Amino acid sequence: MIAINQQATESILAQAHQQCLALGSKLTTKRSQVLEGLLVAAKAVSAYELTNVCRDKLGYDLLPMSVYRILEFLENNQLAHRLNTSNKYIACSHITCDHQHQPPQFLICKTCNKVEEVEVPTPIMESVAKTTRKAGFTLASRHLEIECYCNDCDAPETVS
Amino acid sequence: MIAINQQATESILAQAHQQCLALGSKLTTKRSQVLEGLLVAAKAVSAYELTNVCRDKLGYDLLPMSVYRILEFLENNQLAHRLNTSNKYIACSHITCDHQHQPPQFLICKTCNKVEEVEVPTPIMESVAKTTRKAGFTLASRHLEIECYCNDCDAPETVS
DNA sequence: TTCTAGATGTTATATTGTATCATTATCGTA
DNA sequence: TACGATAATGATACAATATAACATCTAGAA
Repeated sequence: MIAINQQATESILAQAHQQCLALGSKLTTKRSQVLEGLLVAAKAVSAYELTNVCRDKLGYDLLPMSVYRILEFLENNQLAHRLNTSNKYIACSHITCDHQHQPPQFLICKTCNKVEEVEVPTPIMESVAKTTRKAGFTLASRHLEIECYCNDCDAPETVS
Repeated sequence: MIAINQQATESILAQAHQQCLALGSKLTTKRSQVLEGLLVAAKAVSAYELTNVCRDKLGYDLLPMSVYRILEFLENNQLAHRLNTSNKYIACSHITCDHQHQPPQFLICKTCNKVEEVEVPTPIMESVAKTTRKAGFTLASRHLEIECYCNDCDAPETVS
């Protein structure tokens, strides 16, 4: 989970600023605001939901079109992830780390959209990649999105 | 891949009819038409695309609203799958089988939407389920959706 | 036949995502 | 400082996707 207190947020934003510079890009005011919105939301949110979060909780006035563009920027700079499963976005939970990570496995609660970002064990990802190659495909991304129910939300019918 | 010749299609539709009866539901004319559309498409298609396929290739006149409803029905009766990653649908590739299958792993070409439905090895799914449980989540579904590029479509930048 | 539940038709609208062009800000260079 | 180029954002329109709500029809049970 992402820390949501003020101090932690500022620390993350500062780190994100550095990370952008290292990649030859800039974390502008608007971009920082969108990232802050993601951190405050602390769950997967759609671009439109994010404009609401930014307005209602932070007082930032952003247009959805800008939010889409900025989310794309954040994704390219490894500051946010787009969840294809739900067309929602989350802040990367590793902004303050500086080491390389295993491919992420996103556990997404279908009810409340809480997301946990855990690591996929290498042999598992290897196996998935192998199956993919054997079928004549090439992996387009190395992350897995898993639809779940979190402990706070009851599963309609337990699968696992 | 789904067989697309006329005879195979009719055989699948007949089997689907039986499968519905066994589940206490009915494969009505419209539902059969939508399933036929999925079989003819032979790739992942959106609900709106499917209305076009049904109209242009089969001469069936269906409204998007009906298609959505019928797709939901087909999914509940294990005749079709909804791919959350792309909000598209495909016919289940196992309609003519009568045995239990491993959880499916969908390999989805991001470019042409071709889908291959392969099986997830049990230990892999077990590992994913275990990681999920440890993080305090419960699996909502037992299938994996993997975004890929197929051999016919060039990968912009190879990942695997 | 009549009633009922399920299936489908119809319309309206909400939600999500992109395309396009105008405007503004930033920064190197003269 | 002024200028010009590039990046960033604003603003508008619209395309694509999805659902809500209510009307109508149809098959089968009573």
